Amino acid sequence: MKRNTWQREAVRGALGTQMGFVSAQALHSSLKNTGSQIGLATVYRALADLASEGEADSLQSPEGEALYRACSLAHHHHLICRSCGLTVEIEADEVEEWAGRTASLHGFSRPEHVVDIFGFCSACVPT
Amino acid sequence: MKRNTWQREAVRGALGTQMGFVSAQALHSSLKNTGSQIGLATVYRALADLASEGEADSLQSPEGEALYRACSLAHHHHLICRSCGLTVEIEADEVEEWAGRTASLHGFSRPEHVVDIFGFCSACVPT
DNA sequence: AGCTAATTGATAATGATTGTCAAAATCAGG
DNA sequence: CCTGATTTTGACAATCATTATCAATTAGCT
Repeated sequence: MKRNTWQREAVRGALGTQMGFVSAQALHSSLKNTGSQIGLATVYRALADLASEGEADSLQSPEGEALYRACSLAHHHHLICRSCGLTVEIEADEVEEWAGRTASLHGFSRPEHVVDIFGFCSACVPT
Repeated sequence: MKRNTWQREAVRGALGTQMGFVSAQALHSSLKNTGSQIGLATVYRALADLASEGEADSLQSPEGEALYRACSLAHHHHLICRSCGLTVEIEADEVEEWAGRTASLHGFSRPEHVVDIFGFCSACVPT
């Protein structure tokens, strides 16, 4: 049976306060800074749980770190600022449809797709 | 000045013989198995070079490993079999256009996107 | 051949993530 | 409110991919 612990709640809460994607390490530091004594391993476990329950999105940063973010439950994609991490959830029915069509065109079944756009948000446009 | 070494050629050659995406580690093992004495660090360096020159594609596996694959120079996306690794390069003008449109709609500039579809190819459909 | 800077490769270092396992905390029932 | 079975935690060790180090080698030029 799954139990409710303050640690799990703390992770869920901390994730909710983040603007964009955060690494497990960063979230752990953040929690420690606010006085929590939560352990690093616990943060990893809680994030993995949240992700598998659909309460969080996870993706790999270009550097290979796993990043997490609280999300709505529906399937969606992301528009992520490379500079400040600002994340916008986007719907992409057009792309969903295209992905399914393309997959079956090539004989692939059970398609899952990764569609994320990285760029610079209006506040972070580099010179 | 960039030099041509047999090591770099060996990596380029080995990448070309692979069906789908391979990790640097796997490619190194593969080279060792065929008698090459190339060093692991060199494989990493060669792959990073090939990727930055556009001769190879790189992506992160769900487990966080960096995977590489020889590719054509034009921008394109992938349809990847989760089971056997078979990879099909796909063009997606439709998606390119959508990505650009969506990015600017939200005030993002210099969009780059990650659009890969994972599924099971016709030979690997699970029960 | 000889020079010089780029490249190699063995190994150490790094850094994120996972495994371990005893101690602590949770939930259900009485 | 206790008790007990079971889950969860957390400090730390272990792992694994990747990167840095740096002396020795080598490519490419003259």
